[in-house]
Amino acid sequence: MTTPTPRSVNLRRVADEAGVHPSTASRALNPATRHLVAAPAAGRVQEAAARLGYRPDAAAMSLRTGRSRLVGALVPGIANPVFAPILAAAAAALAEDGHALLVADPGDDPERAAEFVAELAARRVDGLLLATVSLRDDPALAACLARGLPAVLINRSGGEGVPAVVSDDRAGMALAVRHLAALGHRRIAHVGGPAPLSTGLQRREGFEEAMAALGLPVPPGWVEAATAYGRAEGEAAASLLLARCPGVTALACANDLLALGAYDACRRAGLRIPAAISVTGHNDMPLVDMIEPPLTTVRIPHEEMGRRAARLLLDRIHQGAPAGAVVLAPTLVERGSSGPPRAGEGDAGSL
Amino acid sequence: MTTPTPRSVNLRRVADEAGVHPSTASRALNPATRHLVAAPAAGRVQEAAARLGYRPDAAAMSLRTGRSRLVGALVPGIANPVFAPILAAAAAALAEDGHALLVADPGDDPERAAEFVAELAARRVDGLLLATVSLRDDPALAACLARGLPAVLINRSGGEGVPAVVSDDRAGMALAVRHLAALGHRRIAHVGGPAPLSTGLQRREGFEEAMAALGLPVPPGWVEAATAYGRAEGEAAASLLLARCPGVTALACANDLLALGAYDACRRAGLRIPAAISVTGHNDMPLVDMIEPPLTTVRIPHEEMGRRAARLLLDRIHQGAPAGAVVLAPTLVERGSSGPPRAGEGDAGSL
DNA sequence: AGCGCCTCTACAATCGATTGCAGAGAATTT
DNA sequence: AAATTCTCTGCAATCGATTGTAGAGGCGCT
Repeated sequence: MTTPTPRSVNLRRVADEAGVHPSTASRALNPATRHLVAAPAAGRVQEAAARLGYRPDAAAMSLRTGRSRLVGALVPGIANPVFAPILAAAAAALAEDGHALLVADPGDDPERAAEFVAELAARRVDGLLLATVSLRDDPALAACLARGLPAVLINRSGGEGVPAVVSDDRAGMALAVRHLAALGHRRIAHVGGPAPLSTGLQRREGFEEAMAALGLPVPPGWVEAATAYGRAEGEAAASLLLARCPGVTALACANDLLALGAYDACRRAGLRIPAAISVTGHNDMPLVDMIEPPLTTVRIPHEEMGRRAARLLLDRIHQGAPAGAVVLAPTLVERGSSGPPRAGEGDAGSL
Repeated sequence: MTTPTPRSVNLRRVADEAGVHPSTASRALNPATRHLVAAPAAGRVQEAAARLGYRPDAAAMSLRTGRSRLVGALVPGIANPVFAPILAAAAAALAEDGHALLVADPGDDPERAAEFVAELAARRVDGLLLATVSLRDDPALAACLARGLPAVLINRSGGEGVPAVVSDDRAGMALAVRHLAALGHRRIAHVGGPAPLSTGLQRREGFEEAMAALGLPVPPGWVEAATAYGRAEGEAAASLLLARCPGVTALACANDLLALGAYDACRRAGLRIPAAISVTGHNDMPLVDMIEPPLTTVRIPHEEMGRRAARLLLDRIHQGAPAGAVVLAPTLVERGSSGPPRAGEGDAGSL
């Protein structure tokens, strides 16, 4: 009755209880091999497993099979309001397939990111979600490729053979620019994201292309890249633009946090939003509808990004699916931070 | 020269390269057993390990030693702005000790939480951080205790023998109440958190005690518990209170999200904040300083909670430290949502 | 009856690192 | 010089699940 070592139940224990060999028990519990076991024996095994609350030991299984049902995620800041909902959705989608998410936060250090990839690889993760990749020659991505680890980029594009899930950043900036132009703005400046990040580059190009398509000028100096996606960095860049761009009536920002910084800069310059100047963001973070004035911004589908990225990765893990990129469509959310330019000012010097 | 299978380097490979037996290599690489190995041999092993980029296989190590250098975390919503910074800080503190964080998000379902504990236990986690525990008889906590898994509660207290890191919720509510009273408010209602959660209970009690200490009445019906910590739930509870409490001049809310809901309710009732009514929150979530008006709230030290919880858990894992609870002091952050009551109204009916 | 085939089960090796134990030499003591 | 200790290294078992292979028994066929 009393087992000498009442450790957690293992396969041998279940097999003994069912009166079969461990290998038979293993096959009876695995749906893929169950057909190799006679029905009565399989029934006894399953009954015993259920009764004892058996769970296969993940370490042993991982050691033997090489798979771990773990997926690593590299993000720059778990608390980042953009990545948090993406991770939540990805974790939910992975859980449906029996995978758990191992989150690693290397911050903005690419070397540390590569180090984390090595650590995750040593933990035998089945694949990785990378949200930290810079535009070119990222060490973390290189580390994945070198090890043959399936990887999917999120909100970052990384060249040819790498699958990625991104929002259409060019289209997103075009939405913002066209919205401002429709309100009557002609003198629009751009608070850009960090140049090494693909979102920074894409959104900047999207801004310039959309302006060109509308026949609006972008004088030199009317685009300023922030050094990071942060409120303080946004304030710094926006302050520069306000001082440097005569007659500017709108700031199209590459990111909501940058837009919040732009709010600070405008407030400091005594410019009221949207009466004196309009501001738009990008991402539609939580709570930006509650700030004053509510931020007009470009919404990217965070949950869907996480879900799609997870599915894409699972497909690659299971069957080595091709490396197609998924591009999701952003939408414009019009709120209170954008309005028509001050009468007569939008046209100043244009004709 | 060409190895037949250029798999990832394992201990045998390193040992061969250094001309020793794997067991010797193992000892040479483990600081605790290095003294058993002669210096020259140990040097060769370490050099070979470094040169080949050797990392011990986590699954094999875990299988043999029973430890995994993994810590599980159960949170209700990864994207929750309160828990995200806690997790980030905990992950950083754990990483310093070589542990990684496995995040599981069972939502608000206690049964699912217990299921997740079983899954994490099967993955041999060394310990768990529980942020989902309800006040009494939580299945997840019970599952930990049954398995003898070290666990630390975060932002929730769970009875005697369980270590926990919490903010002093009673003191926090007292800060808010005393602040409102100092401004002249006497008719204060409380938008409470969910009753089954320890924060909901503690903050409610803190509110009532602080009011009593100041000699202020809390008539029946002036406390309304929201059904969950959410904006919609906050609006519902606040609307009830506004309709039910004649002459109310301030709403002390158990949580920032509830306070945001209270904003919505006040807006709908045509009450301006803080002119017609004051509102306070709890937690000091990111961005609540940017909303209109900026939210007066009680700041709890999220980063420190995460760090302390991680350290407490590590202590328990390493040396079975005692189960003392850590209580952190909150601070009041005064912003624009609280002000003096409308002239003459704060005293209405009081004398 | 004899043969082969088919179904089912058990055996044993394997994944990679750790660790108790034993033994080979060297160093020290008597 | 012999005996004893000490230092170091190798051997082999172990953790728990998976899986290739072999063999036992039952069935149908000629």
